[in-house]
Amino acid sequence: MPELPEVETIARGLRAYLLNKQILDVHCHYLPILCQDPEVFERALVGQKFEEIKRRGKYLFLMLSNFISVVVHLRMTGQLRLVDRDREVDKHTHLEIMLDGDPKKLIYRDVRKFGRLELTGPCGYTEFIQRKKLGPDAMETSPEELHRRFTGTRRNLKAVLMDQSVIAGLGNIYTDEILFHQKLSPLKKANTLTEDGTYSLLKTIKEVLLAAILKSGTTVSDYIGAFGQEGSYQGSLLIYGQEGKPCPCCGRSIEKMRVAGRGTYICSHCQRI
DNA sequence: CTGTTTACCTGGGGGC
DNA sequence: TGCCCCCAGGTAAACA
Repeated sequence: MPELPEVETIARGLRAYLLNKQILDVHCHYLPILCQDPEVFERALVGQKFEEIKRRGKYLFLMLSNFISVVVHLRMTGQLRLVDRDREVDKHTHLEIMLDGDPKKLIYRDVRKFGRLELTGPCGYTEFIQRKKLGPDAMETSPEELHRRFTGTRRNLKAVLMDQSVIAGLGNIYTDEILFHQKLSPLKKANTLTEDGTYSLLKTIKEVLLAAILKSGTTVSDYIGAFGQEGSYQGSLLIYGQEGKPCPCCGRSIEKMRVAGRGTYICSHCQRI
């Protein structure tokens, strides 16, 4: 499940290889992943160069020399990879972008087919973010802004941290990890956090995400980076996926429950409300 | 506003 | 070996 650290790792990989390379051709094998008509998509890309690659939350923006951006969301199992140009692709590879005079091609692979690629017009970055109601990136959020958003809701911390319009980039895995690091219950109401508590929570959010970025993300099932490399933060997970194992803090058994519609791992002793 | 449910998909695991 | 059922979760939309 690509969350902020995994998307950031992919962005860095693509940036290192793709910038200033020109698109020769585009082949899409499964049309529903495209938000636009395939001919429109192809026409927008062919002949353009990759000028810049941005990330906000879990969205990637591949910005082209014609000012059009390809916005990619990997959802659950999406992968963006650079592979050898002549490599045969499998049945889960839905898009191939060939590069002019280059030994590699960019492919989009997605077992569950939930991911989407969408074009935005010139200056489309701001418009896209407003349209999706995407909140500030988790690594860029200020404590004042987060606290203001917390005070305006009656929802619990799990629901609020996973809400991309509040803070962009956290998914199920890192939300559980962050709440455990902070010894906060996922059921605690966000509006009961003090200013200091919010400050401390945001500090942990950034620390956990940065630590995961430095380990190239978390590979639990499908995630791999742009060059096919696995992440290694799964070795640092303290709570996610650890049902029945002893809490690293107090030794009591880690429980799994459902919060805000998601499988949620907690130590009910350390994370009391 | 808030919470719940469903849809979108496939592969993997449990039960038998 | 195989079949059925359920589960995993990011987002959007429908609904109570």
